[in-house]
Amino acid sequence: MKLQRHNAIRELLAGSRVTNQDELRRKLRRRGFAVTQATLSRDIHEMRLYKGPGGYSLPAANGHTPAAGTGEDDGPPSVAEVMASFALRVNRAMNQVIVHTVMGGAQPVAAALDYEEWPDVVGTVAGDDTVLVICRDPRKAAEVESRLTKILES
Amino acid sequence: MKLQRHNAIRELLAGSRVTNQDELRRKLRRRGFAVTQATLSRDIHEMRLYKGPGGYSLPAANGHTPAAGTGEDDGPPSVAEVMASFALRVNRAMNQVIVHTVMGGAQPVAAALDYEEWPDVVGTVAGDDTVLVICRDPRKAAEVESRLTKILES
DNA sequence: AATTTCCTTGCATACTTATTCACATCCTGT
DNA sequence: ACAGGATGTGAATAAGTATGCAAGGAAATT
Repeated sequence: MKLQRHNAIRELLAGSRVTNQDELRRKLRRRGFAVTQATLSRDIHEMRLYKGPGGYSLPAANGHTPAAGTGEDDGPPSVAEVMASFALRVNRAMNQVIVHTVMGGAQPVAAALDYEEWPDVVGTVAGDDTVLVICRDPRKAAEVESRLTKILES
Repeated sequence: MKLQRHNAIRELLAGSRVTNQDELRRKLRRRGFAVTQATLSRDIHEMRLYKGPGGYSLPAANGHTPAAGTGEDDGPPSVAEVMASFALRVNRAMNQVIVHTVMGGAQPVAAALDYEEWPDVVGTVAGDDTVLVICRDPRKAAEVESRLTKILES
């Protein structure tokens, strides 16, 4: 339940302004997540969100990438890292997997996918906030989808 | 006096970690600025600082997005509006719908489609003059195509 | 099955930050 | 010099956030 809630929070923050935890609580309740402020405080901490003049924001929206904050700097960022920073949602249609990200997050995610050269992935196309991942066939796409989803929810 | 204090705060934040306003108060006092927490709260607001997992940080240091923070306008334009302005042609292939637009028109069209969250649309990717709309399956794509075509021809 | 262990959560409350109010200071035009 | 109006500040306090603790539940172990 917690993981879905975290994703719901990411989507909410990407789409609307959230000034405080009680407002977040009310918005989540409308989406079916009924939790208390205490839980949200812990969620926010775990998700490493930032709070600024415009309310809460995702770590990536500030350039406050977890990597930048925590030292390690060699080699390009892994798919897992960029997904954690930018990805909001993963969907699939036929042999394609669609990754929605925060604004500007699509390029880094696609770059990481390209770099890792997953065997089932034929290619990627990135816009501003959407990555299109072309897979060999629907079956492979399903695998890629579940792998990405797992990363997103970890 | 306030201005020097603001600069001192900036320097402090650039050089060390500050996790709360009372810590900031003590560090400033060592530099000769004796003020209360209330004043620092106001300073932080005026300077539009962010607070995150690592304490306070400067807005400049992180490429903070002005779009997200500022300005409420009256909602994004509808698909119908942007289609009327930019779209030239609508085609379909398998589960994908391709919208050709005038140069530079793809982004706005994709943004509007994303915003309206059509249920059959899994995602969109926009280049300069082409929007690729990924649908759940060929049937849904046909529906989306006809809907877009209808808009285009109205 | 029973027990243990680990995780998640709500409640109550401690801690941190924002705001209200009152007052002092410094302009500015009379 | 004085009245009126900004602006900056501290003290008190309201508003918002984090956390210790215990309860409940799921999964693993005995």
